[in-house]
Amino acid sequence: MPDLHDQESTKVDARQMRADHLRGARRSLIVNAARDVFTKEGLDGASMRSIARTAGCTTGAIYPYFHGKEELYCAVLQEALEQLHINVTEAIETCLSIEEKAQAGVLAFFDFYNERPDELALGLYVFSGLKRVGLGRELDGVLNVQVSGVIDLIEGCARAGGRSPEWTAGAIAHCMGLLVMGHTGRLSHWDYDGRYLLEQFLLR
Amino acid sequence: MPDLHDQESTKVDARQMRADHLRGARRSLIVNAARDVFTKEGLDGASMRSIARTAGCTTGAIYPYFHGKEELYCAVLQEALEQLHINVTEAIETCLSIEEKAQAGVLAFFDFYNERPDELALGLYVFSGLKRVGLGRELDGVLNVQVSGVIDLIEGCARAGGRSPEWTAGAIAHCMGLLVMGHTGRLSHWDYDGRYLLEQFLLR
Amino acid sequence: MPDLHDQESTKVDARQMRADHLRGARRSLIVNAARDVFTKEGLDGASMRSIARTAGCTTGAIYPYFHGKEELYCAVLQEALEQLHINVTEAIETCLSIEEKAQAGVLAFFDFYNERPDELALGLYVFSGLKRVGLGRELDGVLNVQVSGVIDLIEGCARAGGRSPEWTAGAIAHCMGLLVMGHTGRLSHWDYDGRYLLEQFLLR
Amino acid sequence: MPDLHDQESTKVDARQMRADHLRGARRSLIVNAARDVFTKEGLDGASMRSIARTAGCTTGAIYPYFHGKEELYCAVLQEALEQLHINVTEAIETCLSIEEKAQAGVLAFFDFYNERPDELALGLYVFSGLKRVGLGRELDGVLNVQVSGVIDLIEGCARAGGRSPEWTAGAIAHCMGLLVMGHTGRLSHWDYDGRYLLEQFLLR
DNA sequence: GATGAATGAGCTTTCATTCAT
DNA sequence: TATGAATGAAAGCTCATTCAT
Repeated sequence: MPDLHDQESTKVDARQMRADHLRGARRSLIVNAARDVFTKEGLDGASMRSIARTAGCTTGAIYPYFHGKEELYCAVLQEALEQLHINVTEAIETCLSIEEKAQAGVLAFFDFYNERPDELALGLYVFSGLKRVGLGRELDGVLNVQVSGVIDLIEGCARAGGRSPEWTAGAIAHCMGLLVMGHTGRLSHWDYDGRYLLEQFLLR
Repeated sequence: MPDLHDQESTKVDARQMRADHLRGARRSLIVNAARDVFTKEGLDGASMRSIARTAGCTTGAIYPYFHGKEELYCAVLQEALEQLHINVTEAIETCLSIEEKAQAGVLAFFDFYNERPDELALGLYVFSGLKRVGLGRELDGVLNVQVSGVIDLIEGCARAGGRSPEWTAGAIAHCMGLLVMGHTGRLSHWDYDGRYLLEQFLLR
Repeated sequence: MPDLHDQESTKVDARQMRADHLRGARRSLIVNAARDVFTKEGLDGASMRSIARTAGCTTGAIYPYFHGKEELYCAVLQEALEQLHINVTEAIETCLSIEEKAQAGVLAFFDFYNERPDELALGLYVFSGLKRVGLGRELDGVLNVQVSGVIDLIEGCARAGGRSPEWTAGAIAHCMGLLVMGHTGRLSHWDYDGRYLLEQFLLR
Repeated sequence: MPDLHDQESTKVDARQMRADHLRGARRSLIVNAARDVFTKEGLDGASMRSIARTAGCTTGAIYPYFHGKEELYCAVLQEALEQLHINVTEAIETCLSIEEKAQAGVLAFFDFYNERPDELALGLYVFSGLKRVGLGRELDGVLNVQVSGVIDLIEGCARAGGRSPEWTAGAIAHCMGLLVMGHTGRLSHWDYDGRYLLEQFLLR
């Protein structure tokens, strides 16, 4: 039988939960708006104003959720990397042959960015321009851990499947190169698309 | 026997040549300064002011040579691509075995950017962010032609050496992927460096 | 014999007292935090956010106690002036010689601010910058009354001790001047400190 | 007989002079506007926008002349201190009696600020709030030198007139105290005005 | 009474570019 | 051509205050 205290704390918890949920929803709204603007305008091109406008709020309303533009950008990347992690994990788990798990992971990696060219561009800022932007060490570290996590996942499968570490490095590099070239139209001069070439490489 | 008219035109030509030379020198000064600033600060981070300061002139003095920041940026990239073209050509010509000319070209491509990590970053803006930057179609076209030129060079050798087009695509993609990963520290987790991995790939 | 009504009202009074006490405590907490922040950051430099953070509450929690930043600032000054009044009164009452009570009061005035350089700076905003701050006439009046109270106290002693009104004016001015100069390092060029100079002046 | 080179350099000099003059005039315009706004709104209250509006230009047009708000504020104070220096010097030179030169200087000091209550308020920011504002050490040093210059001037006369250093300290403190009290209405409770009280003090 | 997200205006400063000189 | 002041818009961010919860 619940006493007064329990009733009270239950009420508080419920209220807290609702508040947390609302906060999460608002946060999501902003992150989504930010992704749209960042992918359309780039990191420097995107302005807090336009992000706010897209999110349907004022600039000031962003700051309770993110301390600044950088952190917001970081959140966008993190979300994408989380999805990437999920996709790669799923692909690996779905693949029954231990020998082919690594390949499946690489293909999932490729598919993820191939289907989201904008996310690739977003990620390339990290790959090429981060230091210039001055993303603090802290945020940079967070992202690094996530990227490494995905790579480690694949490498683990490769090792289990009897592949050498350099195979993994080469496979991911190949994958990355095809993505970059595909994204920038350099592949259109040949007849085969990126995924076909990647499969050929992995069959080697 | 030179008549008066000829003498006159000779004098004019000489003056013109001197003027052209001066103009070229000034232009070069600005492009070099721009490269330094662009590589240090990134495309958006670089300001015309700082480029001018680095070049030892005032902001206004840049505009007679370049219509704006974009064109200046384009000139920097063009110069780099010209050098890349030269390096690849040299490597191909130096290589005596017809079968290995293509590989030599790819390695030269790799070496060029591996030794100039900043130029790679600069180029990646083109690869990933062009539209965002708002580089006009015209300037974009100019750069495309130059990039294609280098790729065609390698592909020609590959075909002559009995390689399939998809070999070329894969080789360049692999090269590009290794560069990107090397530049962003993703390769440091393995023991082998980018060039070694590329050589392994080409020996396949 | 207490009737029901009395019992009731007693209970209400007790509850009311407790509430009042709590309210006073909260208020004090905020004023103290405000003084710390105001003295450290200045009037404009201090933000309601940082005051709230220092007080251990949120911005909104300040407003039930103070209608705004100005009123909070005013409360800080008032508290300081109350302490000043107490110190001066004590000094006057402690001094046995009627002729020297005024001097004792002036010295207490000096000591108060000399030991609290930050409070002097705080007060100088009032002395010099009130209108700029936009402190309403009402708040300004409250502070004026308090400042005048202290001065009247001293002047009363001076008159009782046979001093002319202009003596009082001069003494307080001298005291004030020494404080300002001491606080801003102008006195450090001479060998004597502010208090010594004030004593010399009062011995005149 | 002037040769071509001389003619040329003369022309250049003339143009340069005109440009310098124009620059000085524009600068003056901005400083004057800044003084107006600073005295009316205070250091924090004044915005670059309002200063620019008062000066009849855009915000950006201020920055070629001053690197920021602080430097502009510093320029305003410097100008005032220069005028103060001139006034004090004149008063000292005009006074024929060596014994009374110091007093003349102090009176000139008083008159300067008594006639310009706003400049006093401006100066008091320096006296009380500078550190909070974060005026760099460099700018602070410049102002300090100028203030010290005026004080040294008076002290030199005092010594020449047989006054002790502590006399100078006391005189300036008295002067300062009367100014502050007069400016804030504390003197209006007595019948005598600040200058009269200062004269009384100096006759002592 | 307390919370903290939201507002909307405000801030200083920087920018690419233009143009009179 | 070169200068560098001027423009006008825009940037990221902070502010005191309000108000639904």
